[in-house]
Amino acid sequence: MSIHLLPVGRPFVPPVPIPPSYLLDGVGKARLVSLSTALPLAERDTLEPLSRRVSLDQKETLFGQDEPACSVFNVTSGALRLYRILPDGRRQVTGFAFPGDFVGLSMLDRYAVSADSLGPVTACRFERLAFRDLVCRQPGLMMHLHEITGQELSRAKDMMMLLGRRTADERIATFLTGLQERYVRIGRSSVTLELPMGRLDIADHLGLTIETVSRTLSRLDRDRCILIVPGGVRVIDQSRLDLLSAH
Amino acid sequence: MSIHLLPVGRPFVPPVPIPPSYLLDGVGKARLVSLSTALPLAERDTLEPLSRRVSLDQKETLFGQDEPACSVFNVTSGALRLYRILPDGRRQVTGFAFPGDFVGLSMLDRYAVSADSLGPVTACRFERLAFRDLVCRQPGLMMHLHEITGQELSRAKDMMMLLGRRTADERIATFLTGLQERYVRIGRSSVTLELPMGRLDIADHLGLTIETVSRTLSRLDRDRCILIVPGGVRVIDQSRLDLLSAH
DNA sequence: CCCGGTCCTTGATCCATCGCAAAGTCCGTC
DNA sequence: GACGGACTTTGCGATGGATCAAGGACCGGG
Repeated sequence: MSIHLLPVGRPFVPPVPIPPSYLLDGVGKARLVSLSTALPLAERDTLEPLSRRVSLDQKETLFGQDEPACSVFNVTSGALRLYRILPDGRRQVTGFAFPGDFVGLSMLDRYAVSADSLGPVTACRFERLAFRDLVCRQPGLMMHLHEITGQELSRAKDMMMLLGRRTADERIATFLTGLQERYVRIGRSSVTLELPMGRLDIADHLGLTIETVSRTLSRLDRDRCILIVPGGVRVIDQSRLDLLSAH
Repeated sequence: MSIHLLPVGRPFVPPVPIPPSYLLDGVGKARLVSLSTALPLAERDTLEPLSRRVSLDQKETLFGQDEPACSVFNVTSGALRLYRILPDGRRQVTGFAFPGDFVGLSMLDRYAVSADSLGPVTACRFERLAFRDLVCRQPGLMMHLHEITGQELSRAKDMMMLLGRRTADERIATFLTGLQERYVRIGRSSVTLELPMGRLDIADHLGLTIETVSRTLSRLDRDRCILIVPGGVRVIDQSRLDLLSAH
């Protein structure tokens, strides 16, 4: 797990062109926009000059739901929590954003969710209108971004199925395997699955209570399916987890 | 409840215009593509020549989940049910498509859901690749379609909140007021709210069982909040419904 | 007008998950 | 190295919605 913490280093070195959170592409060139979603290099190069760095400390707000959406973001390091809250305080965490993920890509006038940082986060900020104009001029790029939004929509439908029809065990298992896959895609796969979010965040993501999340994880641990370790879990019985999360 | 059946004649003349699937725009011209989502006329005119009519009978399948997505559709009349099914038969109805709604707009390689008709349906079919090419050449149009997808994504997040955190009463109330709004937007608003889908569809949409849906509707009826009528409901106490569905 | 099928409603009971309360753990700070 | 605060775990009892089991309403066809 300590490997993952390495690139974060000093969180903020302002004006220098190559701060710690720049990711490297295959050629070793520093990149501000890190697109695990596999935007072609040419498109990344188009976007890059438009961006400004943003750094967030732990638990800082990036933007709030219904605020005028004046920026689009691409996460560089750390993780964001995306959520909505009802007037009475009930919360639904709609998702988490990891390095490479875009946030606010649907470019509506107002943000559909609130976003804050789980730990220290760096991201690229794009001024929405400029982003929009640029993208408008590059149909290929726009198609790619549209496709990314389409994938997010498909995942939203996975979530509906999960929230509407699956049991607590299945929700937890699906959550864990889903995280695994995301980590693999951003090259962070490892024996231990890091859980940068707390139990309450998981509960509010999966439509459960914190107690049910805790109990379910404990049971999976007791059954030697996973091993609860500080900061995450280690998957012991992958096939059982896959079975539970099968869809 | 039997009282309610007395005074209500035949309130739901099936909303089939003649010729059934063409909608009229302000000028009275017949249109194949009916875009309640307010695509500018110019953009509709661009799309129209690409489309082919599709007609479905009751309960016919338009496409199945994971099938290669070779078409994009725009519903003209009737309503579609969009859903996913787990291997063991549990179903999540992710939504319903009404006249003006696009289906398959995210243009992934495979359909993210299955779609079938609740009653007779007509729609415009666009060959996906041609649609894609055309749209690529019209950045403004593509932005609009992207925005529509963004709105769908936002509604998907509403659904997550609903499925993850709201009570059965609230789910039903939210479902009803949501339908009201959609009907208003397509100019179908009326005292009685037509429910073209069965109780089981509502249950599978809201993450409930058919019994809970039936009981909840019955209770709202008993409490004089709504009136259950054949084919739909009449809203009696709008403010209570709005209160329950408040977000 | 009756028959059979499908859908809807209602009652009785069950159970997965919730809600509350009390420890327990971790971690940073003084 | 002990204190405080935030988070997590666990036990126990409560409950909203599920499940099981009858009926009832509606509808099309013969």
